[in-house]
Amino acid sequence: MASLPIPSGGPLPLRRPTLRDVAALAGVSFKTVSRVVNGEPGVSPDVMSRVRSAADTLGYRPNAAATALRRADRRTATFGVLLEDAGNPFFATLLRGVEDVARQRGVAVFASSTDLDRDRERDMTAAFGARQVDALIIAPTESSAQHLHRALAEGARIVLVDRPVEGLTAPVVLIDNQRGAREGVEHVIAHGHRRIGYIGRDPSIFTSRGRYAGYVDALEAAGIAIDPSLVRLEGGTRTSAQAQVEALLDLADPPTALFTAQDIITMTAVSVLQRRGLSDSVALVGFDDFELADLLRPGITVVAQDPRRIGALAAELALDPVSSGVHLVPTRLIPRGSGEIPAP
Amino acid sequence: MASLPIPSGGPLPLRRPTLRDVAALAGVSFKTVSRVVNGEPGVSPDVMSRVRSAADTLGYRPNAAATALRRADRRTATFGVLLEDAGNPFFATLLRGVEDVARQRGVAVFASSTDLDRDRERDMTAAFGARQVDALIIAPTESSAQHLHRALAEGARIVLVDRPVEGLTAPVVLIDNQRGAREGVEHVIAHGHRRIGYIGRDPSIFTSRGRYAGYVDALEAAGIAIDPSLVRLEGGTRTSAQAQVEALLDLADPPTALFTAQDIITMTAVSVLQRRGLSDSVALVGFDDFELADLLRPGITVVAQDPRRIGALAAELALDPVSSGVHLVPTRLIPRGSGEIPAP
DNA sequence: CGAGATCTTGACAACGTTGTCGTGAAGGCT
DNA sequence: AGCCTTCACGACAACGTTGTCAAGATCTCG
Repeated sequence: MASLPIPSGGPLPLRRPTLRDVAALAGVSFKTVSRVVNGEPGVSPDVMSRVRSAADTLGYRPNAAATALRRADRRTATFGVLLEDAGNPFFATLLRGVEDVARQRGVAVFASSTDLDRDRERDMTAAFGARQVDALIIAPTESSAQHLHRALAEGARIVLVDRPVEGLTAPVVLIDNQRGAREGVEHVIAHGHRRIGYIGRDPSIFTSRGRYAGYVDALEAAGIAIDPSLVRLEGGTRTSAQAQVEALLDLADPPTALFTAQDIITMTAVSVLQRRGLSDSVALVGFDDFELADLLRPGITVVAQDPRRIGALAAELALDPVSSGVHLVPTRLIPRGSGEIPAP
Repeated sequence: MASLPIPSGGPLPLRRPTLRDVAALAGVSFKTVSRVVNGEPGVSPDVMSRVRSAADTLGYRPNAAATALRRADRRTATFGVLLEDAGNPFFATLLRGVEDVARQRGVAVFASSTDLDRDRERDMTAAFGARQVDALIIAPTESSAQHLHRALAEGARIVLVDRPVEGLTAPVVLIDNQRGAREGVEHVIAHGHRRIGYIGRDPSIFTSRGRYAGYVDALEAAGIAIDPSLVRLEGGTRTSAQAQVEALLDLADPPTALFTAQDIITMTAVSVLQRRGLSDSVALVGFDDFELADLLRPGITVVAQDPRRIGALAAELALDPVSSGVHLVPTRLIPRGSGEIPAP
């Protein structure tokens, strides 16, 4: 039984210990150490405990790069998550949901923001691909199709969140935008409103299309004709959202209720209504919940998503090699006051 | 010049192309391809362009695991970021700041949340270590010291954010909690207040200590004696924060102004004040800015941090192998109404 | 024109691990 | 006792890359 002098007590060596170091200390071959570390059968209890204690003494931890390089199944226990903006509360919470599930399974998570920039998305897809992620969880844009197809062809596993990509064979986690919006609009209709303004984002965005369709559904079901002057689809930024809200309120026959199709737009609408002193007279329902919506006066009625659940579900799908199809996470209408203001 | 049959037009092969595949197609040795890919000198223009086009045709991308394994400098172009909660707006924005800088340098970022759980922090430190991150950016807890020392000894680069770790030789990015809090409290003193309540978190947390010290500084400088009944240090959760605010307001001689030492506490205080109809009579200044603080009535005056800047700076320090020392990111007092309510 | 310097390229080892196969010892069975 | 199986372990190749070294071709200069 060979026994090498090892440093003990003093600072650990700068080079991290390898299988060979542990093997030398335990007096076995490095392959045996590999077996113990990976829990493979065929090691006697005696040797096993000797190896264990040697590994502990040296503080051995396997080198992930070497493992990834050698393993037959090519697993790296790593996910890549590609979102619009990890600083945005919605996506931050979604990321947190992914992480919760991933951690339990020993999977580490790369995160990156694209700001909807197509080149950045492509670059990060490549960067994650080079790092051999087991799965890529991505909130795609319309232009994602190309590099995602390519990534799929290279054997990557892909899970889409928030938006689908047409023609891409990959599991998708979505919410029912249309139904959620419809319920929100029906809510104000139930309180007597018939002139309901809609402020959303560009219909080139998948979620925007669904939400607008829900608005249309609700009005049609109630027998209310769509007034195009009440529909504003350029609320993409705070500035433009504000302009759109102002424009609606400046109409000769302004809406008595507003449906805002995204959190940023909702917040902007709150601000404009407050400044004009209309908070208590114009009804407001927004898509997406946001922190403090319940502290405003009146509280803001919203159609809430559950981003943490979305992320968690996406991670589960990413872990399951045979998952596929469209998975819907339900939305929930939360009445808080602003949506219950009756029509005049 | 050897020329192998390669699939063209059809779907890309499942196995990703390697240096050898590119070399075969270009009719050179794989080492030459390596040189071209890494931009090493000593390759003739002719060969270089042949290799380039072969690499393009096959869609070659280097295998990060192999590179990490072989490189002399052991660089993986990967950071690990370990935060309290990636879903919390403060940390989410900080993460975003890290990412911005990292992306520009081609560095991918692992993110993980600890929820202040010591075991999780240890596990993730190990997981990131196994994946050979170039640097670990971490918001440490009091109990981080052990595994961080160990990680340092194993050659990891560490950058601390938000909180230092005593005795650990690593660059730190902090804000001046004491000064920020002092300015906030001085602000309400300037508006005539002398009975100023303080609601903070447990002083075992580094930031809490500094903020409380700032409160004490401001009062002392103004010649106001500290009234222990106005100081509450158990505002760690929403529930307990609420209880503390209620308790302060229930005093026989209640404070005329509140200083809340963290965003969650501030939001809770807003809620309590609103419910009691005191929003316009009790002054409020909070530490940490938060979305919608300006939409509340009155707007909430805050001592704002710049988490994105903190993250970006941490990433820069992580990239610089000789960085060290304490780096302070300034705070900023933002008056919005609640802090300017005069004393009765 | 010859000797040395430089330039371009390739052969090969090595990184730390997993997968395959081989080998000697112990055990089971007739 | 002799043979076959099982068990425990080791030797070695391989993963895809970078680093080292050497070899041949070309260039430089007296």
